[in-house]
Amino acid sequence: MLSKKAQYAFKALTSLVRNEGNGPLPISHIVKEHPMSVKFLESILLELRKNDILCSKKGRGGGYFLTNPPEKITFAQVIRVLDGPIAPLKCVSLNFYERCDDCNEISCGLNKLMSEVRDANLKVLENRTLIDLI
Amino acid sequence: MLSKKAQYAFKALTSLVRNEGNGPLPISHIVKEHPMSVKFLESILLELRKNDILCSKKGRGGGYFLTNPPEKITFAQVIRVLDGPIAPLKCVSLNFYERCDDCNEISCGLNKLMSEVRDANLKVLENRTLIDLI
DNA sequence: CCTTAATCCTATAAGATATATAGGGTTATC
DNA sequence: GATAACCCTATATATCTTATAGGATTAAGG
Repeated sequence: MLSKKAQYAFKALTSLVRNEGNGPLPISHIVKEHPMSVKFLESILLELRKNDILCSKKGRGGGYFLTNPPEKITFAQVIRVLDGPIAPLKCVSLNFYERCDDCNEISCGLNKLMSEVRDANLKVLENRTLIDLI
Repeated sequence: MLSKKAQYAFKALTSLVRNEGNGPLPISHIVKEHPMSVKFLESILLELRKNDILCSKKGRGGGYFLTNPPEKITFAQVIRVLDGPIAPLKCVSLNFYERCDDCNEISCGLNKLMSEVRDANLKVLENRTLIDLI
C-alpha cells in the first residue's frame, strides 16, 4: 500500500505538473488545492527536492517546480524516494537489495515468484510518468 | 513489501505442501525446518486456519494440514489473509475497497494508474499457487 | 484415569514505522 | 527592513508489526 506521504506527494505533483512552465509554485498554493498539513507537505517536497525530482526557489515569489519535464519523471522514481522498495521483498529488489540470510535465492520458490511480481509492477511504474496524472 | 508474518507463513506452507498427504504436521516440526518463534508462528497458522486455508487436528498426533490441494490455493489468498489488500490504494482494492473522501475516482489520475498496478499484481498472484513454492 | 503432546485463545509487551507538529533559521524580493 | 517563501532539526503522537506470556482445551496412548 502507498503511504500517505506518497499519496500527498502525488497530489502535490499534480498541481506542479499543471503549473509546469509558470515558474515556482508555493506550498501555500498547493494546500489550497489539496487540503493537508502544510508542515507535512513541506517535508515531503523537501525529500523530493533532495532526490532531484523537484527544484525550489527561496524567498518571496519562490516555490517548487519540476526538475525535468513531467513526461521524464516516472512513478517508480517518486515511489522509491518516498516509500522505498517497489519489490515485495528486499532480496528481489533492484534498488534496495539485501540478502536473505535464511533462504537460498536460487532454490527459494518465493524469491522466484516475487521477482515476477516486482517485474509486473515495474512494467507499469517505470513506463508511466507524471504526465499521466492529468 | 511482504510482512514477516507473510514470509513466515510461506515458509511454513512450504513444509505443509511437502508434507501433503502425510497427515497433520505439528508446529514443532515446522520450526525445526524453519527456525522462528513458535508462538508467533502459532498465531499465523491460527489465522490461516480461521480463513480456511489450513485445517488442524488437536491433541497428541495433531498438527496442521492444507484444506485444499496446494494447486488450488493462490498466493493472493494467503497474502490477503495476512497482509490485507494487494492493491496499492484502498480505493482500487477489490477485496478491501474504501472510498477516497478527497478525490474523484473517475478523474483521479492516480486511481487509474494504481488500478493497472493492482491488475499487474493480481495477474501473477492469482495465477500462482502453493505448488509453485516447491 | 492420567500423562503427554498438541492446538486454541486472549492479552499485552516491545519495537519499529508512519504521521504530524513545533520552532526557529535562512534567503530573496519589494 | 518587512515580508513571504523555503530550509532544517527535533520531537511528539499514533499506529502497526513483531513477539512473548500464560494458560485452556483437546485427543491419543499407556
